[in-house]
Amino acid sequence: MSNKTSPWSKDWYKEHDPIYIATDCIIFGFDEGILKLLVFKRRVEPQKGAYSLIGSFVKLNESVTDAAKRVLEEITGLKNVFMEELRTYNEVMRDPGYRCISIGQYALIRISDYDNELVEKHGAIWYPFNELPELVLDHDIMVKDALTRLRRKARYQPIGFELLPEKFTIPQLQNLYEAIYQKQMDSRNFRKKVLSFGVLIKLNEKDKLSSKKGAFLYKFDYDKYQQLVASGINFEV
Amino acid sequence: MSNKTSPWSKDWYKEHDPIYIATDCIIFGFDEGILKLLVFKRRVEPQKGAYSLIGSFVKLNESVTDAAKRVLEEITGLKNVFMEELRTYNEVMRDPGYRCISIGQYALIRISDYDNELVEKHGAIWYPFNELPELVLDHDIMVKDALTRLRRKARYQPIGFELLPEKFTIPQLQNLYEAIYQKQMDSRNFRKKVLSFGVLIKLNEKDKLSSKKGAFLYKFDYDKYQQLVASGINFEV
DNA sequence: GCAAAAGTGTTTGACGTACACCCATGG
DNA sequence: CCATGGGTGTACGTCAAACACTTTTGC
Repeated sequence: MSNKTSPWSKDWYKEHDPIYIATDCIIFGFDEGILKLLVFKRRVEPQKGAYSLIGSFVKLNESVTDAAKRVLEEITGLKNVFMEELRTYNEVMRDPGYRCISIGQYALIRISDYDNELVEKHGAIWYPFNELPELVLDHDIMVKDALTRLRRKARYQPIGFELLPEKFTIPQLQNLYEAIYQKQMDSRNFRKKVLSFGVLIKLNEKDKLSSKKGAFLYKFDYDKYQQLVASGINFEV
Repeated sequence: MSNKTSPWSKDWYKEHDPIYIATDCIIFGFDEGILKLLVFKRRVEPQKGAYSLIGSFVKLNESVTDAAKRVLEEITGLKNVFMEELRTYNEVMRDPGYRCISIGQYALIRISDYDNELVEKHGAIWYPFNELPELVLDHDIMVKDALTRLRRKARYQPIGFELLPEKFTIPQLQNLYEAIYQKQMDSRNFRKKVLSFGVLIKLNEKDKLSSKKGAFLYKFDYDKYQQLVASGINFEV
């Protein structure tokens, strides 16, 4: 199976086997109180019609991160999205086509911001997390891994904000955490906790969409957050 | 820069660029109360004489995990070592030789068990963590990442045991944690905490090497640990 | 008998958790 | 005027952190 020919000239590398590298994006969104995932209905063979994550091969002249950013922008129109490497999926037989290692990356999207036309044009669909169809290859495992990571990560870093609009209310934030952890939380304790970190700026506006009284909007204080992290503070929600 | 020729036949893959994949191992050991790392003095070009981590290219017919296990056994003689993927190092220019992505994996070794002859034969050296020489490429970053991960991981999983002999004393265990976190701990609180999990089995033997009174030996109860994890218990040391 | 490490309990403060009522407003 | 979600405070228990002395034994 080892292939000693190589398209490249340097002798030192020649003895080794180059491998195809892909990256697959596990893209989370939060909308109408539910956690969603952006999946893709394949319009070409192989496995036409099946659902998969959004991914791409990594090119010789781009980093894996760049590849993922490229795909993400292609499909959602968004740049500067929160994204993080999950792990590699490197089993020899994971892809029946040919030996191909995929690097899973999960991304958090402000679902209010993405370009819906682009998304539809590419055959991508936002699926509620609890109603996901089966996905090709090992993509189901990637999704499971990503949720595990999101849950762990959200406990000690306030990444929840990445999924919400810039201005959000405390009840919205609580809904998000309830969706991530799939459990109800006490509103008094939740509010106390998130405000105690001192990284939320209360605005003079209210959001009246979900109640008659209206809830105050807040925004995330990135500078303050950086300071606190630098001084070694621990966030746990 | 894109290279459209390919050594493989399937058309679908032909359009893409295969890339070299390597894995580098960040191997921790614990000896004489200090945390150590297994590094390697290169005996061939490029960078002959420089220090690096131990690594290998990943072959077409092996998974990344298998590749790392292969290297690890080659150099230490050990199988069944605790090992975990760290992350990928995928910058386009990280390796001046050719485009090569490396997958960092960290491993924990019982320093009492490894085969010293093998290690020396391969030019590998155990270095105290605080006196590491500069390493080639981005290996310094890998080491830093691995330590960060080890610290985080050791907080909620009892992986410390992987670095100690099968039978160990509580003071030894405390030394290890002090080495990992680089801070002193209170022996009464430490003992109380680790015993409270109920995953240590007290033996009827004492270790007299480090004190006249002698300290009781314990061993780790893997079964009990599995049960507790399954029932959702949280370990925090 | 003394030096050196092992082993043992208690007190205090912080924080997580549980819990119930009033407020503001659109309809 | 009432239904709906927003907002607030307190009491209790748990657990982490601080802290000092006795025990054993090789030399």
